[in-house]
Amino acid sequence: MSALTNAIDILRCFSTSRPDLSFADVQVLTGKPKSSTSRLLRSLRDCGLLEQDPHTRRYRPGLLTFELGRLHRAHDDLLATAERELRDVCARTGHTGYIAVLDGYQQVVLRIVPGSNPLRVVNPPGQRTPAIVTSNGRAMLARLSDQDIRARVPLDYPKVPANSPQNFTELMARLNEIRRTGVSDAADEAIEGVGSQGFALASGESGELIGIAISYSVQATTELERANVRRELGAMAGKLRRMTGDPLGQTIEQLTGLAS
Amino acid sequence: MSALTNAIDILRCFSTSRPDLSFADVQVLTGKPKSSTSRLLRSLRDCGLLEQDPHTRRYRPGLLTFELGRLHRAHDDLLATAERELRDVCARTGHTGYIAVLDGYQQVVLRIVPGSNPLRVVNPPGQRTPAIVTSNGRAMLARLSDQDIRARVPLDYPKVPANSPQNFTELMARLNEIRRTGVSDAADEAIEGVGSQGFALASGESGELIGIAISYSVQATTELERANVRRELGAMAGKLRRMTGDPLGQTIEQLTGLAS
DNA sequence: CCGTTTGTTCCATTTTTTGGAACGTAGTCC
DNA sequence: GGACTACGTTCCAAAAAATGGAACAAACGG
Repeated sequence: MSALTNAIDILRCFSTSRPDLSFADVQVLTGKPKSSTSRLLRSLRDCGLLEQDPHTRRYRPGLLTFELGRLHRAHDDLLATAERELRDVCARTGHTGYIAVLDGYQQVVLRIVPGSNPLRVVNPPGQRTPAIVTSNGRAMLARLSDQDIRARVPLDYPKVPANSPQNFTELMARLNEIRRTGVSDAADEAIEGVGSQGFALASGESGELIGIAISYSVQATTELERANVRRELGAMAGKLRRMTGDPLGQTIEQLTGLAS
Repeated sequence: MSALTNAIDILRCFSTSRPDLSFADVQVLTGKPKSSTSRLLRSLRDCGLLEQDPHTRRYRPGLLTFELGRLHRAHDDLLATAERELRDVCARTGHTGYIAVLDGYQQVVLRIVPGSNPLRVVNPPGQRTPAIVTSNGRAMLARLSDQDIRARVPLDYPKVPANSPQNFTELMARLNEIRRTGVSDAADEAIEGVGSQGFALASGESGELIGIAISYSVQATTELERANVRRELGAMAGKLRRMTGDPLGQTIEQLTGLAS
């Protein structure tokens, strides 16, 4: 196990729910000996990937991660185009929009467009969620080959909310439905009382894949309003697919030529 | 030189002006052999610190940096308090506000509060600038011990705009003036036609140091208006110092007990 | 003052990393 | 088609760094 791997293992301990960690936290989370933890934390701190609060002595992501994070996909055409369109739709519908990417079987929120409706924003950018419990997450998965999906979902199928697919078979059934109808939605899954509809968008030239969703309160919306969201999303999807040259028929593997 | 150091050297090649890099770029910028560059880039990509555009094959900061960057100082009290106050002042004056931190002899923009005046925002968050050419940068330096300042400024004094201190002696004269008067300003330095006034704020309990500035167009403001900014900043500084327990008399080294 | 918690330093052993060179792989020009 | 070049990857023995158990140190608490 390389030094870099160990460093990354430490960095991956940080999350929205654990934005800072003590020496002991890190030691427990990584399961490494004290000496290794000590040396690695110092290295990470010295190089700017972590900072240490001089008072509490706790560690947190450092200035360098902030700088690099600002650079991440700053110039991404697919993302920028999608965000522009999403803003329009959110302004019209008043609901909150999300754009996320896949990482393994999880999705990470990249952009959020707050709506005018007073639904509190629950998933800030950077938030990780199993892709199998969200509308846009499943929409993204549905674009992958069955083989790739199988490889991504842990053998020990994760514990998910009642309305989400409870096992791999249910998941595949749901994904096949998305593939057939082109529509993906969710209700009362990741968050109680919150529903969403989403779709996946691939770039024809780069093969990048993003998931776009509109999120709303299930109680505060009528079926009519949700149908309106479906229409808006369908229109946005169509427009974006034309703009980005999304080759709907192909899986992402075929696009990028990778058999991961 | 450790593997981590080499990895960081690569990461530090990315910047606002160079948000993505090719293999060759990295090789030139780091001066490492091809084989090392190849292996290191692959490791960084595999662990999520970098991503590679499947089409152009260029590298850019990865998903992990985005996630960690979102976590950086998310919970920082000093920063949040300062930002709140700065928002008020910016709303009242219409000018643009900046909050930055020191890193070596450079500053990095952490937060920006756009004003209502149509001065284009030139320094996005994450931007690095020599601290010696900005009002808040110099205000931060002025809070350090002379010894620390000497250690931070490169022996080969950087090339700076005409209105900035041209050598170490001029810099120290300017910093001593800030120490004496408590006022730091800049005009036509980092950006032509742009002026700013700033101050540094230290947290009494953590010893953290941030620099706060209000920035405006020199042409579009009167001396009266600039005096108003000075008053506003003075009031904000006083209020924030009381709120955060800023021990003005002490250098940051004395505060944190470090003789870096 | 003693026991605990928390973290750092030491050092012989093990494991990576290193970088020159050989080896692909396209693309290009004649 | 074939030589040439730009761009990268893989190999391998030498060199350097990481490892982790144990001793050590510092701060805290009662």
